Amino acid sequence: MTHPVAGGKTREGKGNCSDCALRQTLICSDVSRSDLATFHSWVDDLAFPPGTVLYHMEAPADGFYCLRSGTVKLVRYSMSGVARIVRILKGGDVAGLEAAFADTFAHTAVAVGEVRACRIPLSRFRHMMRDNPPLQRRLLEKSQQALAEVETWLAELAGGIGAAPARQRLARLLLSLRDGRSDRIHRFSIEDLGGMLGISMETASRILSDLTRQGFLEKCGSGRAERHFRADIAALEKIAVGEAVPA
Amino acid sequence: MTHPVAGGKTREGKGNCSDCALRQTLICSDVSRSDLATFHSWVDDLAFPPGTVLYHMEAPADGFYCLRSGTVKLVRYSMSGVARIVRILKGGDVAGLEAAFADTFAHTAVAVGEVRACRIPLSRFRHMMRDNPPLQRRLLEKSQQALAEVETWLAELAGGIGAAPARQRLARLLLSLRDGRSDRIHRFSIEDLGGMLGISMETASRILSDLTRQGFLEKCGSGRAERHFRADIAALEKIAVGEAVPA
DNA sequence: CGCTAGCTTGAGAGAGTTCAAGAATCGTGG
DNA sequence: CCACGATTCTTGAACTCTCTCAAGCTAGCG
Repeated sequence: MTHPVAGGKTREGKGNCSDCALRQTLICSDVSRSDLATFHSWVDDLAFPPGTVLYHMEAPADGFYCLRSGTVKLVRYSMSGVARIVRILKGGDVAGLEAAFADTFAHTAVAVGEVRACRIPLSRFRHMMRDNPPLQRRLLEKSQQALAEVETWLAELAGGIGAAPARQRLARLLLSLRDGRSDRIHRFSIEDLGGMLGISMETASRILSDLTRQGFLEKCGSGRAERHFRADIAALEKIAVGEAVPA
Repeated sequence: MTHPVAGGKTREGKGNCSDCALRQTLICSDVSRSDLATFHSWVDDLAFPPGTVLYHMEAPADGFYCLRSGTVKLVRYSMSGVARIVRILKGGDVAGLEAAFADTFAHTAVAVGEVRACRIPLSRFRHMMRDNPPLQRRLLEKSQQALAEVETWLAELAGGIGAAPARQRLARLLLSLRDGRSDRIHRFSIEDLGGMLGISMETASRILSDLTRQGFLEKCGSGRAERHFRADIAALEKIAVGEAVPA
């Protein structure tokens, strides 16, 4: 039975780790079956409606989150108050792991669509990690993966010299937001797209309209449900590397 | 006795881990004293002259490096061939750890000044890591630290909307390159400074000249030796947050 | 059916790029 | 020790991409 708790998030109850669809992927795959019983007794399974904040930057951190489903954006705010998105998390990713070493979060985590995540309290976690090498290895792997992502983000998506013009970078971003190998692309708000590339909402909108007019992109879905693009992948790939593409 | 080997790097001989000045800081601090004997038998202690490449992006990775002293820049080249610096490593940092999970390096590592580093072959390392939780924990910590650094880099130093104007960002960068709490700042080439901020060499130069003219910065040292700035930290700090500063 | 949040579009201004020389500086060899 | 060639850095001027500000527009939602 679902009931709402503070901040709009919803407690689904204690996690049922042994049934978790992500038991293979998620960090809990490194918890032995016998430990699992006690493990999930202190893991909260939470649901976050779109727009909810999982945690705030600078806030004292006493736990982190394993995403079961949905998408989360990690945001940093510049002194001028503009939001810059530094990373996108999907199911199977870990949010707020920095909590394990610093005592405050490095960014604000916001649910983009409906999100389900397990909250793992730090106190218990530290204890558990000490004598669980596979779990540590798994986390190191996740951390390295995140590192690789941000570096790519910085090198290929962020602006600056040598960086492609906005149109090219937007094409790259869209491709990286692609759903598997399909032609579906997760449709973020125009503002979020700007926040990821470091361009203004207006510029993002202009380019997007342009791409749509040329028939490379089609807006599908409406309301909160299933918003996405249907894209001409081949065309986007050409634009992404700077080739001129005929409509 | 030092003799040169391929690529200009120099083999100093097998590492003497028990004497290493960084035994407390570096990852080897998690190798037990008894293991140390066999450990350092397969660790190479290398010296790299300025400008040497430790490893290339995309190259097959079979080991990684622990920096003992000196500075290394991690570079990515955009399709247009422009170098973008994604991270700066100093003594105690680990370079190329991604090798442990991917089989190719994520960037090119270049020695900025004279660099000394221990090369740790992957095969041995994997074996060693398996049953050494403290070492894993240490590496996870390093990885998280690197992640935090890149994210800050992206949010505060990279260009784009909401980002500060180049002058402000350069001031921040210089402060982050400061040597401890002194007024000395490691002096990178004008091209490298551009590469870090994603601005052109010309823009970097203009701003730097300006800062020098205003007396906030003084170029010291010459040749390859000891190039550095002597800076008016207080002034730079004001510029970094966007305050107007009188000369 | 109207309201609000999100998106689109236009026009002008500015920060930073490019291209093109010129000035320093380095270290090398006579 | 000084002269020379090669980097590396500086400076100027024109140009361009993207930002800003300011309206309109659209579409979901109550």
